[in-house]
Amino acid sequence: MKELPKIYDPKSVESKIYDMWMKGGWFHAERDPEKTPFTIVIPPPNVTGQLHLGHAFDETIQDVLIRWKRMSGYAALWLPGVDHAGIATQIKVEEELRKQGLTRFDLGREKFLEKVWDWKNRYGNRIVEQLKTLGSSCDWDRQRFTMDDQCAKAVRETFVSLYEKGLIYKGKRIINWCPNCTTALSDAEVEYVEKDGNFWHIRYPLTDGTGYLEVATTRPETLLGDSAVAVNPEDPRYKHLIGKTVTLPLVGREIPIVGDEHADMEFGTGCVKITPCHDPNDFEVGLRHDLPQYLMLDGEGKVTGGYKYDGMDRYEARKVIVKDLEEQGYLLSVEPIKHNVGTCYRCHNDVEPLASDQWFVKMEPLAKEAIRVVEDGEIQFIPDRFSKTYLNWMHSVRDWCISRQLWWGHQIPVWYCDDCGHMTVTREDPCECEKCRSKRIHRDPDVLDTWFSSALWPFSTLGWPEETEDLKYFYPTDVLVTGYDIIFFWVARMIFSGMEHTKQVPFRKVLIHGLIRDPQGKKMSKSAGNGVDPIEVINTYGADALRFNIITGNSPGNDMRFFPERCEAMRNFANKIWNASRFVMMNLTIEDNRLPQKLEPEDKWILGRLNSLIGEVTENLERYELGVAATKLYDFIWDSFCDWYIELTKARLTGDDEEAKENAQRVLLYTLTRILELLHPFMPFITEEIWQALPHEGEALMVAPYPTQQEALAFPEGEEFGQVIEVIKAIRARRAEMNVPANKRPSLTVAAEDTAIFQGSRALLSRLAYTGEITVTDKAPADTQGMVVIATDKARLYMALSELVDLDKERQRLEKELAKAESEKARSENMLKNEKFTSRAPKNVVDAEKDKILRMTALIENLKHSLSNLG
RNA sequence: GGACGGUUAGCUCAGCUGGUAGAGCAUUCGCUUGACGUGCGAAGGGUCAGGGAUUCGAGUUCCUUACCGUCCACCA
Repeated sequence: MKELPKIYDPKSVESKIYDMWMKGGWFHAERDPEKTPFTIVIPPPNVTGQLHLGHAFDETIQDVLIRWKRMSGYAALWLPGVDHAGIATQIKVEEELRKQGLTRFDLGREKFLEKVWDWKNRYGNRIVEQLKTLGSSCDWDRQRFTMDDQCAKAVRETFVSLYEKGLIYKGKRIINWCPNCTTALSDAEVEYVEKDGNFWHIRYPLTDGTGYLEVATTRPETLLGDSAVAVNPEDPRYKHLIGKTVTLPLVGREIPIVGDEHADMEFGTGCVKITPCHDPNDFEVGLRHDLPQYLMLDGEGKVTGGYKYDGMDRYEARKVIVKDLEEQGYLLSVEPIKHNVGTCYRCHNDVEPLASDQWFVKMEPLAKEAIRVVEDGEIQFIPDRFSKTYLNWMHSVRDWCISRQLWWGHQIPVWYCDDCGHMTVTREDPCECEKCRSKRIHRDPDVLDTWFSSALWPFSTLGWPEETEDLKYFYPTDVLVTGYDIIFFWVARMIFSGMEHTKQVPFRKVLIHGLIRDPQGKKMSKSAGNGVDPIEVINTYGADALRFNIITGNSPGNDMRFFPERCEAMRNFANKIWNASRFVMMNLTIEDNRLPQKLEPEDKWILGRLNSLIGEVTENLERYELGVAATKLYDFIWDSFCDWYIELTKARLTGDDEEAKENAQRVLLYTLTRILELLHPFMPFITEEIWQALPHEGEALMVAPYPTQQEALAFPEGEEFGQVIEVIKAIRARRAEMNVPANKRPSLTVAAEDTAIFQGSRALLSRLAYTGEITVTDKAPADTQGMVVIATDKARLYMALSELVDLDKERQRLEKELAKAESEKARSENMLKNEKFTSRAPKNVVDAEKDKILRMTALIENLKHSLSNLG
């Protein structure tokens, strides 16, 4: 057996192991009619992106599930890919260009797109390589990109068929416009931020000179686009003015006073300026009263429309207009307020609501089915509370604005006829207008929202719209794993798209996790500079440590703070496993992995516990309680296996009895191997590395079978050995308290009712409790003068340590213990006296209390005996 | 305004279907115990935010209050 280093070095292992897995081809999922498929599609990270801890969280969960299912005999497919990320990517490339003093318009669409593809080819693989460092067992042969031909085909099919069904339409609506990204956004892409602002009260004079209306607004510059002032038709202050007109300050336009419910009598002055082109409510008011629309901002947020303010930036225009209003006596007052301002989720600039011609998906009919499948439980959110989040959103969803004024993305497949104006929408690129046959047609320049293609991801990646073998076998997928922050963006849209296009749910479960935050609980972001690079963490502590840190210590759906120090604890855990394995290997002379015929009590103890562990871990995994499963493994490995079992085998391993030696090796090897298998989904690298070095069957741990419970290895009697452990702990505690050095080995008498287990474990007791000669008896020794007496509930222990006993201290301690035992006994007795308890509580609970009384009674007797012994 | 989450040991967090609270880190004491000091042994530390209800029994279920946080809607 080769000599292993004392300290586990993840760096020298991880890439080597990953290469081995790749060469083995085990990431690839074959369609196998003998197996049950288990499919996860990755939430595709942005091509331009770099791995951050959020990805690490998401990928680790998926990898644990997929590795566990793969080992459990499923045809487990984890389908990877990346997203073209329209705005994000285009912005990056434009930034590059800007450094050369160029804009995308200088290059033109075609040249610009070439540049973006170059960019994609250059950086697109970075994130994929980073995923590999985490250990992700994706089927790289099936890797996809949201802009590849197959996805493009799916997008095209989707658009055309929705259009044909009347579920996609073009219309002039108020949309959210980002003047910085110069594109329309969907409602979901707007983030509302509370900001300080002002409420400017402005005088709008009645045209007939009989007075004025006081209008309050947070956005005075938009008065350029006003086409009315609304008052509530019930408002006694103003209703007589309805039908009259006011003269718009600074502009001089004569605009009507209209009566509309939208004006709230309680709010502000009760008079609302109506700017149909720049406010969604005003837009509706405008339609109801047939008001003209005055667009006063262009795509870059500059004033337009033939005013003296034309060309000014919106913020500058606000300042100048306020100043002008004040100078001309129109400004009545300024009231500071806090209000919510919509910002772009990509660039965080203020979003401008404006009326614009855009493409929309009609949501109502699609939402219906999407609501049903979640309400009926065909799709289940885990934790369940997120289904409420989803349903609330879906119930009130508005039409989805899908056109973007960008170049990078799926171009909208609509051709306009220059002659008759007809729109041709087809699956193949047309060369003429389908209505008038004119060749003079041009394509819509806009592209689709990135999420339009992401929405198809679970099936477009498997070949849809083609009825491919993969689609038939692997679809619907099983679990979708993602953060709660993209339920609306992505999960919701995949659900209605899946239902509409494949008539099936795209996935059966949605496993939602929280966000990873910095140690202060703040969101990690590039701009705040508080991001932690997972690659650095992996370099420092190893991928397994990072994975284990992320999986444990947080409950499903909750955010978690990331402390690098916690990785240190997990790195130590990896090291612990490493050294435990090193110990097993050092002592190994056998070459097969079979249990021995003869099992000692401690063997049954560890094997029985292992067997329960297998059951518990599997159950936790089935319930997606990955953190609980991981914690149980941690405890078993460190505590039961390393701190106890390994120590318990040392006597046999170093002894002369060859058979005992071999038996110990066998149980050690068996248990270690099962541990590695159980732990592999969580810590794939170190477990594989060790497994390869141990006697094994099969090529790799990652494709070895996951352990299952074995009736024959349950060993309920193994728990008896727990008594011995209790005794060792009690002796150690006493020794530590009395500062007995380890080389002091007093003789020990164990008095217990059941002597067999202690009789058989004398060598172990002596070794682990550092005692000398041991006597086991069923009654107290005759002469106990000057002995330290220790009581457990199953045994009384007498140690010859008289010279170390401080009688007073010892009496105090015993009295304290006695008082505690008596109060516990009393408590149990009271419970049992309660007739309601005995009649209503389950039998095992009642029995436990009865048993406790017996134990406490024995303990009390033991303690009293000890006290009297002190004299 | 609506919904949701959190409030448990000094810190960060677990605690599944109700049966007298756990981990990691930190702290204290001891240890060259032939796998591991990235370690071993021992110890201290919590009226599980407050109040009420259900129950034989509540950190765990229900109601309520407070504080922190998140999302959605509205805010002319």
